[in-house]
Amino acid sequence: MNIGEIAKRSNLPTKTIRYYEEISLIQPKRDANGYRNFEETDLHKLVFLARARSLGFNIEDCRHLLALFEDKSRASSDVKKLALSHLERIDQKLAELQSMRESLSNLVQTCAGDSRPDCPILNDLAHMAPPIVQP
Amino acid sequence: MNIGEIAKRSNLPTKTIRYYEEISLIQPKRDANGYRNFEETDLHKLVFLARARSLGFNIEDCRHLLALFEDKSRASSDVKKLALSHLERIDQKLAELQSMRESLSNLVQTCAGDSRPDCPILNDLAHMAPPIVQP
DNA sequence: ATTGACATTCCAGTCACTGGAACCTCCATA
DNA sequence: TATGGAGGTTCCAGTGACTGGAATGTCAAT
Repeated sequence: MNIGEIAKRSNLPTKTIRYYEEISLIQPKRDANGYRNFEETDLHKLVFLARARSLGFNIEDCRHLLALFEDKSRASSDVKKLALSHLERIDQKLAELQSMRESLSNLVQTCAGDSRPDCPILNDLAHMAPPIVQP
Repeated sequence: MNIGEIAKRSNLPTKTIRYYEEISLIQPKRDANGYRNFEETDLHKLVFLARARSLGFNIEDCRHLLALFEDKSRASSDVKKLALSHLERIDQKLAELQSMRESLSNLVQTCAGDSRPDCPILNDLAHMAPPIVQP
């Protein structure tokens, strides 16, 4: 299977697939003409990667998850550990975004939004930021 | 005021302050020895920038907000418009993260997390991702 | 033989910094 | 006066995860 076809089937851009090869997430075979020749297992890996990325796992986590995926004698606790620590990161990011949202939404509500120059949003920005949620 | 002092007072790293000069967010004067010499207005701008960045505005938004901040005859509606469109982006990002969180949290709950290899997390990852929330 | 769709590589750019190297300047102390 | 250390300067490279584009090669059909 050429890169165009696996791109369609995995729903990933060809650029991304080449990039994943470059960083050794996949190792597709090559034909005599230099074209990549993907097998079903490559498709499985790409689908796996696409899904893991869509859940916000970073590339190194994906590499780790892929290794566990391939290791048929893994312990499910290793997978769960990774997922839990990622869940924690998501929760932190959520808290951070929610706090941003609240501040900004308060500001927006107090701003008249008319042709006059007085603006509580600008007034707020002109003052020191409160200590931020740990990123 | 040298860069070290304004860094302390604005709570921004010197590296960031130099970067902000490089991209023309600020234009500090220079002493004869080449050292940057910051004035109070520079401090105001940096505090403004730090706060805007902490609310998640990107640099171009910050540049725009700073221009409105400086323009004493601005209309507050212009500021509000920017803030609202940023609020929308935050809400989108929040929705995306929340949907990630939910999927992942469901998966984590179904995984035994013991020494056996069976793992619903890996099983899920091995299948096509559902259509993602518009980023 | 030519066209067009596909494939290849390599280089540069994204965003908002951050780290490091090599060097300069100021001030206080021995 | 020499020296040391804490500041300052510039410039270059790296981050993450791609993405765009140029120049070139290959394949199948007309």
